Formats: sequence, C-alpha cells, structure tokens
Amino acid sequence: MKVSKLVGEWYDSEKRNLPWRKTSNPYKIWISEVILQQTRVQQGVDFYYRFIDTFPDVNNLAISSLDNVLKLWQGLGYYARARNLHRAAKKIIDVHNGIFPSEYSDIKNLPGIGIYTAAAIASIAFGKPYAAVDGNVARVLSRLFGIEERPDTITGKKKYQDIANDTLDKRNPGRHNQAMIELGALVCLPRNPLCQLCPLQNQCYAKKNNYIPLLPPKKPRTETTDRYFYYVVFYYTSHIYLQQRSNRDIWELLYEFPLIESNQEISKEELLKIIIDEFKLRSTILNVLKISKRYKHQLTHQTIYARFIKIKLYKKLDAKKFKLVPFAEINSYAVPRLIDKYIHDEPLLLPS
DNA sequence: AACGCGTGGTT
DNA sequence: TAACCAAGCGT
Repeated sequence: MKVSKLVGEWYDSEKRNLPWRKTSNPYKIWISEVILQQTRVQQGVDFYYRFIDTFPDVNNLAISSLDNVLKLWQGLGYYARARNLHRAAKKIIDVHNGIFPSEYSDIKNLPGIGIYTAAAIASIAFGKPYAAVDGNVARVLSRLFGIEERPDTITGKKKYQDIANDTLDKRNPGRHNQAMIELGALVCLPRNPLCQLCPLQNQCYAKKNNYIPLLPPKKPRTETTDRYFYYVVFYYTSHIYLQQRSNRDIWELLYEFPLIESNQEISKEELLKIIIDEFKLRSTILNVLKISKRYKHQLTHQTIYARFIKIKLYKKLDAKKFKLVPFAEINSYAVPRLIDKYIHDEPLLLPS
C-alpha cells in the first residue's frame, strides 16, 4: 500500500488534539508554525493560546509595538522569530492589504518564513501541493528509504525535498504533511522509535536492516564557549536600571541589567574596581548590598556563568543608555530567562 | 554554506 | 550530569 495512504489513515486515528488543528485560519496556522520552529509542542501550546488571545488577527499584531511582541515571546527563545513575526505582520498589512497571502511565493517571502514553514502554511491553510520537510519528516524518510545523506546539508536538503515531493498526497497535502510530521513526533522517534506502532514498519529500510540508530546521520556538535556575565543591579530610590541588548549577539533587543562581561571569572575585589570605573562612580556614592550565587545558563553554543551584584546608589548614572525603571514596571520589559530567574530568586525590594 | 540563535524535556 | 534533541531561519 502507498506510504501516503498508510500514514494518512494512521494520522486520522492517532493524531493529537492540538489547538491549531481546529482551524484553517492562515494567521493562526502561521503563528503555530513559527512557535513550533525548534520548539517542543508541549512548550508551544501555552504560548500559542497567549499569542492568539493577545493578537487575535494580523492587524492586532501589526499595530502592536515590537517591545510588546517580545514581551509575549519572553521565555520561548530564538527571539528573531518574534521580530520577524512583527515585520511580517506589517508587510501583510502594507503589501497584501491585510489579507494573509495564499500564493506559496508570497508566503515564502515573508520574514521568518523559510521553505518548510511556507510549505506547511500553503498546504495546511490553503490545500496547496507543497511538501513540508522538517526534522521529523527527514527522519521518517531517511529511515523509510535508507537515505544516508545528512538532511542539514545543501545536497541533502534537495534530496529529502525531492523524495518528499514524490511521496506527497496531492489530493490532501495538508493532511499528508501533518501526518508525516506527527509520525516522526510520536512514533519514529530520534532514539528508541516505537516501530511496533508504525504503519510503515513492513516497508521500512532502517527497520529491515537494523540501521535505525544510524539514520538519519547527525551533524557533529560544535564546541561551546564560556562567557562570564556580571550584572549590576543598581538600586536608586525605588528604581533599578535596565539596558536594551544590541545587535548581533544573543537576546537581541531584550532588556537586562547593566552588564560587565568577561571571558574569565572576576574576583569580587577586582569586580568592584571595574564597576566603579565602568560606570564612573565613586565608592562614597554606592553601597554593595549583595553578590548572588553563580548562575549557569546553558545555550546551544555557549555557556554563560552569571552573578548579580546588588548595589545601592545615592546618585544617578550618567549614560543615557541606562533606563531608570520603577520596581513595579520591570515586569513589562522582555528579559532573558536568566534575568527572569534571578528576579524570581531575589525580588526587587529595597531592604529596610 | 556553515554557523549562530534559547529554552526545557529526556536520557 | 552533561549531552542530546525539538514543526528552522537568516546571514
């Protein structure tokens, strides 16, 4: 029997009941697909509800400030997704008269939408015959047909895409794509797949040849670098200082406390000297209240070791890149998870 | 075209 | 515990 028929029937009986599967609204499909880029379904569901609740349609998203979109995205990671969502919403208003485009090429040309997401939206929301190849689908295809090429290379991408195109059920591409993805997510797992539950178990190359642990081939891990962050939590009356992170680094446009960064640990004595120098202070106008424990924050390509130095100031900071924020308002700023954890550990209250 | 971008669950 | 991994994209 044909692959698409087997997987499609398996999907109809075994698919999860997920919120974005109750709609064919392209805006909602789009939001769900972007949330799910490199993100687990379980983590994405709550964000999806919050997002649709806050921005029910593309116009609501487009007229929002970027800061508000980033705030909603806080905790989900890969913040370029939020920036691109906002840009794309504006483009849909400006270029497509507020109507989500139905042509594949128009969808693909929106910021943050690559070939996978364009195919997913075109097929799921508009029923167009484009095969969506994500990590799940590549894994299923690799094992099913014994493809030994890495799916993350240029030639590999083309190969998987070609095979996916051949396998696509053109009468119902939306169902087919979701079925392939769902099979990879629930049955054809990266490790210890549940082959006895698989509708393709009788025709799977990897199962027949015991190649499952080898397919698909993975790319070697790149090394991670260590960074040492010393956040200075300046208290001035009932305010603290924040600054916005700039381009070409992690957490772009998110807010954080004034930062001293180093490529190695700094002793407490040396740190205080650096702070006084860096922020143009005198030791008479500050009072070091506490230095936090060391936080270890693991990212894909770097390990951040962070400490938070709580300092009471008796004089304002000069530089205008630092923003004086009342305690009560810090929750309206989008901050990295690391900052959020610290605030949770040590609430911003001035000791009496 | 290889690399950087977050976070949290799983093993 | 640390490594691995997740509905990718932009540069």
